[in-house]
Amino acid sequence: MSSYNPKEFEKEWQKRWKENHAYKVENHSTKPKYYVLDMFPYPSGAGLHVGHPLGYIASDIVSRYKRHKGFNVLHPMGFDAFGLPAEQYAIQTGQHPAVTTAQNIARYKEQLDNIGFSYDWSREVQTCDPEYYKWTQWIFCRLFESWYDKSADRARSISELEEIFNKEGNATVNAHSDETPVFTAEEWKAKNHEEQQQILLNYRLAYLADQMVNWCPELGTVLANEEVKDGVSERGGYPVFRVNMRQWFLRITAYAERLLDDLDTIDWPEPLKEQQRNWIGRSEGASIFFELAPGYSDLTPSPSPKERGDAEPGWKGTSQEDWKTLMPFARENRKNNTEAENELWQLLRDNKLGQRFRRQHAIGKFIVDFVCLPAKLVVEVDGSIHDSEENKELDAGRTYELEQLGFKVIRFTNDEVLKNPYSVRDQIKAALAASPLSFGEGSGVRSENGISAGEDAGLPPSPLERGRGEVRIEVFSTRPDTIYGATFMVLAPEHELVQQITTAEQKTEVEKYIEYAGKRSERDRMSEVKTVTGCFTGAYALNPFTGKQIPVWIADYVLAGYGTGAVMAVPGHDSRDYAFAKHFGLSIVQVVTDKDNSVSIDEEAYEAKDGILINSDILNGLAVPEAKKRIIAELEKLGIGKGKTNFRLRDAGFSRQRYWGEPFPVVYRNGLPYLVDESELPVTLPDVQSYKPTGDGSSPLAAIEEWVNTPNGKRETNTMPGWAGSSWYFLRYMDPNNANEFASKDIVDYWQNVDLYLGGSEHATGHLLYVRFWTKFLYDIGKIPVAEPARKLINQGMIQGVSQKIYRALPDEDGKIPLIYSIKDKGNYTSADAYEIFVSEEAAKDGYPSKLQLIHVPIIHVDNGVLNIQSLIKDDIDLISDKDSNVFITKYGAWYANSATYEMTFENFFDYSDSEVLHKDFYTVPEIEKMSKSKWNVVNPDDMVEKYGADTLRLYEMFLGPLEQSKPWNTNGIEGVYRFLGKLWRLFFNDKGEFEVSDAEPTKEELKILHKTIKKTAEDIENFSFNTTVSAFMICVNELGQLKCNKRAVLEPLLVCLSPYAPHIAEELWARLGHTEGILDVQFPEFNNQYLVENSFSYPVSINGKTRVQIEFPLDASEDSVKDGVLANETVQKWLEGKPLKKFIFVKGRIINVVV
RNA sequence: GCUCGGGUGGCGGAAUAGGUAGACGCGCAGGACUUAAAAUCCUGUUGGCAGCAAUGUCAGUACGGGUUCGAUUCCCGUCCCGAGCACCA
Repeated sequence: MSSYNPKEFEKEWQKRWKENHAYKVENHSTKPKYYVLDMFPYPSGAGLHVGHPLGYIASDIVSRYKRHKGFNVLHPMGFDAFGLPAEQYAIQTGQHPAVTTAQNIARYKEQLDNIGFSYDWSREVQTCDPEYYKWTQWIFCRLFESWYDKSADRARSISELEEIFNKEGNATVNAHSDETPVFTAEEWKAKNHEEQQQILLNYRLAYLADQMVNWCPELGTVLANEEVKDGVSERGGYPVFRVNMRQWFLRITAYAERLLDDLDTIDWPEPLKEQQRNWIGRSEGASIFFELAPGYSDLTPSPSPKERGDAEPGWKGTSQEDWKTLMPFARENRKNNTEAENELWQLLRDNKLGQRFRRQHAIGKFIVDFVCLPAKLVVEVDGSIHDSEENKELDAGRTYELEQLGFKVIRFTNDEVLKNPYSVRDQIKAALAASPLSFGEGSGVRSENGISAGEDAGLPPSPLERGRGEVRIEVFSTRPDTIYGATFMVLAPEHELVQQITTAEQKTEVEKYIEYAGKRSERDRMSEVKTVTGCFTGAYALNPFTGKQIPVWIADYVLAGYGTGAVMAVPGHDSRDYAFAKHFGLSIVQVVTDKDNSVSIDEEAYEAKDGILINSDILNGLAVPEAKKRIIAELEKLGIGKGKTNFRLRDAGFSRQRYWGEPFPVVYRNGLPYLVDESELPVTLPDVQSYKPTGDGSSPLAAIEEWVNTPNGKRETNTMPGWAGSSWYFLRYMDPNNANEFASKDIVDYWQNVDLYLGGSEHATGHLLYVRFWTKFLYDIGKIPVAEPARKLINQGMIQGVSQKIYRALPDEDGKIPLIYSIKDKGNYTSADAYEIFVSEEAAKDGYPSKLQLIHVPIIHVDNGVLNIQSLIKDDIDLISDKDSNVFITKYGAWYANSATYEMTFENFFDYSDSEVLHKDFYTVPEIEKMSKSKWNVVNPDDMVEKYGADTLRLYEMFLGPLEQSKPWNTNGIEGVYRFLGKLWRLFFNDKGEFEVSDAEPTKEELKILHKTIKKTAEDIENFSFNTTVSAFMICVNELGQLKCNKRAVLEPLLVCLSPYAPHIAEELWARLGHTEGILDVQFPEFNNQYLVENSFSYPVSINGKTRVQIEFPLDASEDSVKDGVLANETVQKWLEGKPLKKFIFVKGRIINVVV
């Protein structure tokens, strides 16, 4: 009983803490509050590994310390429980994600409790709990019912916006919104309900839009930008395509400025802030319009849609690739027809008009509502959504492109169809009759009267038919001051004007380039080589300031997605433009120089932003910042541009075509979204037969008709993304069981926000941006008192695992794996059935004659050149059925018999003369990387607790190094920490092994040791320097051990200092000292400096900067007396060697330096 | 390419308003206790040179310069490692 054995008491204390609700936190207290939060984990099937607790231990130490310091500490834990892995697992096994998630959570909690954390589990939240996501949905509703008033710089309610519309229209509204045509109050009132709703959607902070999104067919869902890396999904590495989809978006861009500015108010790591700044990507400059030069009138329309070269013109123009992309949406559309579409279909189907119609059919790049292919007639039925100017223009473009494919297009509105279906049918009939029928399909019926439906449809003119002088190219530039040096323009290949402005001569080349650029981007990402490419369109624009015609080019260094997708190229002062101009021989004009006018742009562009303008007429002599202001004023005066701030940040896609997420509290009527009544919250997830993504872009929920169809409309069948629930969870912890509000006002007012937030830096541009966004929104609508979620944030480093990789040879088409070298000569060992080959990294580089796959393997043991297969092969790797076989390794291969009876030894196959090639490094590739089950490098904290106890694990993880630093896990030092706890334990026991503590007065020396430790502990915790505190404890215990100090007056305060780090042993010894109350709430010992004060100091004396001797002087000794003492010293005399004293440096309490 | 971190013994890492470099731990070596082992305790451990030894002495915080009585710490340049961003106009 006398030796330290954590197993004897750790579990017992954990049980008692639980039974006594030792960690229960009250919402009302006279104590000051302190909120310590860990980023809650996603409960994966693999369980916790030793990396997870690193941050949790640190936050637990702070929590316990603050509690000792008299704070009311909120330290909760919960689970981010919605997400893809559980759903993927459900797809594979058919198990409900809720079931597996609950299992995983139970396992996590068990593991966490093993380590003795001070969480108040009564406040646990799980994002997948309906009682939780009710409020996630509720916040979504608030976003839907809000708009952003730029003038007030905050979110306001939609009802206030409606009031403004009713009073004065939208002209005076300065909102962060989609482009909306101006209307007066009268015009607003004249609009019907649906039209009004459609317009309001342009303003809402949660809105629907068709946008290009990252569609991942394998995962069956849309992914956020940050979930896509290098064109494949971050999770799983599946290919991702850019497709157009109708999605929910959150208008985070409205908050871009505040998200950026408020970074200065919070104590977060600088690199993380930098990442957010980068992601938000604010740049100031100007938007400028360039007119096309009149001289380009020789152009002829180049009407062909961008087919990427793989489609024939004509109606067959839907390429296979386009069709593959479009088909799922077409199918989906067929299921989700509007009422009007259904109505009309009944009149058209089954050859009712004498011709076969198809619905939701792909033509070119479009899915049209109805088409009669033989008659080449397209019929479109549009909701009121098509009434906006923007959509009219889109529709016009669509009509135009369809016409280029040889189709006639007629359009009807929903209303027309619903009110006068037969009139609509007759018009279609007439159009059919007017169409020259293609051969083949249908009966060839032709009608008597030949009205041209195309003309009748009253289409707006195609962009080409408008006056050419109207064509203007808008650019964004951060250097408008250099406009006099703009000698050409460059558009992105995808720019909408490219087709329109390209001249006949350049048409072929431009199309070739567009095709090339489309293919290039993929390849370009792979290779880092940057080549200059581009193509002249034949068109010229006018530089509004020099009046010169400047050529318009297209090039893929201009991105379609940023700014306007077009730039004014200033080769003299932008390196990319410079390279482009040099490559294509375009003119380069210098317009900025430095103070001495010594800048040459013969070799490279001059990009400095502190120069002086030259060759720039009105700007000459101005410094760059002044020139910017001047030119912007000029642009605004001329009405061809204005100052503008651009952000890189995009609105956040908020729809996922998935099952395991929060359902939207939304139903659709007539294609318009409406919130469900608040009393219906939460909208719970129904059970489904299959969790498989449908593959056509809709979630598994869409299949459950009884859920989808409600008396009030059809439910939204997408679910919210994983980050929805985590964007506000820190608030729910404050008041987790509130059934009436997400959290009550007075409780939120008490806890405010998080004082210390701990988590990984990988969430910099995801969770941490979204949670700031939602916090600001909730602040705007008056629900919470602060606009930032966390005052201080610390990124704990990752604890990495050491994994080993090996190259595995894959069989060829004939099932053979080539063996080479001497093995080959031994004969028939090439069958993939019999052997599996692993080759070295070296062999892989040498060009091993087979496809190779890099796989992770568990740590491999090699004994006498024979590999132990048991360590190599585990069920999950599925390499071999018999685990007792041996594997053999050579420079070029490792192999083993697939049969238990077939015994092979190294000698059988390999000539020993070559055996020096056998070396571990030849076949394994050790690498330090993230711990993960699939990499076989996971260390389970339970094993550590089992062997050494929770306190040792806690101390050791802290002792590894600075919290923020990433480091590989190794258990080399853990014994030392365990030994330290043993030494501490022994301080309380006498030689006979009996508990014995003395009540004697401590000596001055003992008190000094104690107070040194108290000071260090308190300072280090405040600085989050946990590793050095552990050293301090060790020093303290070593010193007390030397003195054989077992005095209560020293040991009691020491236990309190140690208790945040090692709560179990502290609590156990505290109890043995006779305390009936636990140690948790004991006041942290006061540091008293008087015990540290010395009256003399042993000065290091250096001669010419090198320390030579130590001499003790009283601290209050005068410099002169010290000087005399030093110079009289023997050693000093020796070094002086009689040389004259040049200088005498005396720093009190620090150092003495003698210069000769 | 740009931005931000960081290079200290065999290893993890201490120490920077400029002031004894290598705390603490691991590992290693030697010793004590023991019939033995475990456990525990003690001693040494940056490198070179000299010495039986105590010790002395020189070098030393990636590299090259600078400021200073004094630089791991501040400044300039170079190299390397890590993270983030990456045609953002």
